[in-house]
Amino acid sequence: MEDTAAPVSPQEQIASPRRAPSQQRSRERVERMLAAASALIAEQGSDAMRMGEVAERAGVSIGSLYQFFPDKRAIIWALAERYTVESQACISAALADVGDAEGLGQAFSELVDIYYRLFLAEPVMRDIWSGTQADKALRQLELADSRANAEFLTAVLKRLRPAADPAALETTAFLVWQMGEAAMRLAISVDRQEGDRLVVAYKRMALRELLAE
Amino acid sequence: MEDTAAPVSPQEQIASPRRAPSQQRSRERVERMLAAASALIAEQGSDAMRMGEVAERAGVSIGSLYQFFPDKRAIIWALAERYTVESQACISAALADVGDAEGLGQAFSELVDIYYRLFLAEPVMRDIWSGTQADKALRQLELADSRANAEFLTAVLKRLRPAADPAALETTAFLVWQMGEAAMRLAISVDRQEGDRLVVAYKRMALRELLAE
DNA sequence: TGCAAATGTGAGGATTACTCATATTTTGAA
DNA sequence: TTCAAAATATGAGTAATCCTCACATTTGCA
Repeated sequence: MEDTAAPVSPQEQIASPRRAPSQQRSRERVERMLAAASALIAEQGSDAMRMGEVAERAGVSIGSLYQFFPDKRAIIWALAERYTVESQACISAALADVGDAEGLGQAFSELVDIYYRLFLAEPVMRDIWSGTQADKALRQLELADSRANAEFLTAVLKRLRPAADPAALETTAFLVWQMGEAAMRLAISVDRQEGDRLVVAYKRMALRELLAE
Repeated sequence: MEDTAAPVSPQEQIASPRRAPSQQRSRERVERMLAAASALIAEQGSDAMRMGEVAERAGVSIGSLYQFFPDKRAIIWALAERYTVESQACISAALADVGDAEGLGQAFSELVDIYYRLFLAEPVMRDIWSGTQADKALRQLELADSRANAEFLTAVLKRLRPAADPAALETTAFLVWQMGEAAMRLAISVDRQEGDRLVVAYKRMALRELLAE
């Protein structure tokens, strides 16, 4: 109940809190832990990632690992958060100055491409992303995140279709956004050629809905 | 390598095979195991389901459990398969004699409603369904299943739009189907009111895409 | 009837996330 | 500088849980 100065990290929402690193030394060690976890997830997936292995590869003891991460999920979430923060900025920028339907089509299409490429290129992001579906706590956090992203889309829609019911636009934006995340997950779990086709099909479907009246 | 007469069950695809029950006695015991697992999943979710608890509740030893199920996932999958088989028949029937656009709209809408109600009512199905996203083997099996279901939709589309590129119709049907599954998962993880709105929005989006051209 | 196949059992092996008592290092105020 | 308190580091040990396996019992059938 007594947050000193540490930012409210999602870690606290998932499990019992841990001390945030305040010294230079420990900050560097935490970085090494995250790097080790990232490498292991890329190699074998987060399920196969062992806490002992993370500690060993980071050159720290298992106890140190648990000093900063309350549990295994917290490490995974910390990695996920980095992508999330980065993405959010990207999304906000892409949709900020959309002025008309054509502009939305352009911006949306580019955004989807960026996401798709990111998923294809980043095994860690892929792994974490599909994992969020199973873990209830992570799922809730991901939902909240998705809502935040969808709001950028809602803002655009409200600008383009001022006469429409705002609540309906919110629902549409949220659904389209979630369908996009699902489409990405789908696209990367089939072969590349089919994945590409599915992404194109999703774009068409989403834009039809977004620009409809 | 020597399949005697047992049907190729998905169990075999997930882990090392186990003997299929051939005597009346063991078939009844397997039923009890599945019933116990189902009840436990409904109560606490499949993650919290303990193999020892399943055995105890079914009134069998832990060894007997593993005699018929190679691992924990196999039990969950066996339960999932029952829903799957049931669903497939339902889908096939609903879409079999769709003759025109209006008929598709009607049938599709009803199908979505049925699924939605099923998800809302069946905690076991819900739990398993969201779990399939994380487990790679289950995910692949679920994808195959989804493809099979999407084929019913493809067949309808080919009938309604004979001039369209068949490959494109297949992609569309598969995407729309997968989006439907994602929409269901989404709808049941938010409050009921928003879930209802999302399902309605999904129907609109899907039908717009299915009937477009 | 008797034997092979099917089925049943549960103590124990193996793995792994996580704890905690204790040791070491850093910080900052006197 | 000094030194006590806070922060950090350690890793053997705990607890939970999946699953195996050697052996016992039951069933089907020639």
